[in-house]
Amino acid sequence: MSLRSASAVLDRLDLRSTSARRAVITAVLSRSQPVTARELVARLARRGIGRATVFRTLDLLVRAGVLSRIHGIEGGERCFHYTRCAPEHHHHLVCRACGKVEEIDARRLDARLDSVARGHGFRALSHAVEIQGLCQDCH
Amino acid sequence: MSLRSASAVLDRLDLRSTSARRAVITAVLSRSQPVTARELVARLARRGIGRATVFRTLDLLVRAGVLSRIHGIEGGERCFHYTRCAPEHHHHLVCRACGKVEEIDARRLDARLDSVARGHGFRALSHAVEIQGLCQDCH
DNA sequence: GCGACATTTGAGACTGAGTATCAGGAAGGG
DNA sequence: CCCTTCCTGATACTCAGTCTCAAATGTCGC
Repeated sequence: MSLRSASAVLDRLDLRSTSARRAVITAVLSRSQPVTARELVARLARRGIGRATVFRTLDLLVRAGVLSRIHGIEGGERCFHYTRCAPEHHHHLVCRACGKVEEIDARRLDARLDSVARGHGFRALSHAVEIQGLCQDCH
Repeated sequence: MSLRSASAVLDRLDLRSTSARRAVITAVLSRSQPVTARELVARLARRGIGRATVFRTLDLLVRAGVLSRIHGIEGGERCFHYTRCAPEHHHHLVCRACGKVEEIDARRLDARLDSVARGHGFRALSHAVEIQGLCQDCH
């Protein structure tokens, strides 16, 4: 299923279906939690897939709206995290201690964020909101 | 005034009042808008202040709660921004096009963010929220 | 199937932010 | 003025992400 969906993604985006790309897409999409670029690079390197290809493919997917790219924990890891989700309406809770990232569904926040941003003349095209704190396990 | 306040800051934090530190603090505090680490390094290098000292001093100030460290614009610059503000209760609007950063005062957001985070078992120790969008000038 | 051709790949060099180290230098208490 | 302690800048380093380019691979017309 995951491989078929990787092909489907590539097909939809009018990109050549190469084994490297399928591997990258499968690796990201098979995770429900966000993955770091670092981890993907390391994991895929074992299969002979180069660093450049991983970043290139991730970039394509982000631009195509398949993945969303979020920041890591402040002060700790500085590499990006990638996760499957529409880039427009998600928010993340990042644990500062263990780095765990949880998605939250906060429709009601959206309206408020929108109104705040508009009040400042901003169009909040993307609600890439990250709340940082300590998760249950870490305090 | 700014120099006096730099000394005051150092005094309050029980740090030696050196010319390098005063220069770094003055440079950051004299700006109302957030400054990038890059810009500070470049500006202070002209006065013979080394990169390491700038980062060290900024770090001290962030840890002491004098400055707040926020992310730059997504996709473009990736270096940190520093700004004078209490780290606990501020939110930022970041323009994706020009990189402008505005502070917003959103007390009402706080309560909602808190409740959302707590609902997920998080203690939202720091509301480092960044809303990304396009500012008035850029759309 | 096959071959031409454009796209993609991976190796490796490069960039630039931030960090670590360390000998020399300054602050400041006595 | 001296001595200890802390601070500084030069420099080398790390590491994420980008760039480059020759070689490999997918695609499509035949």
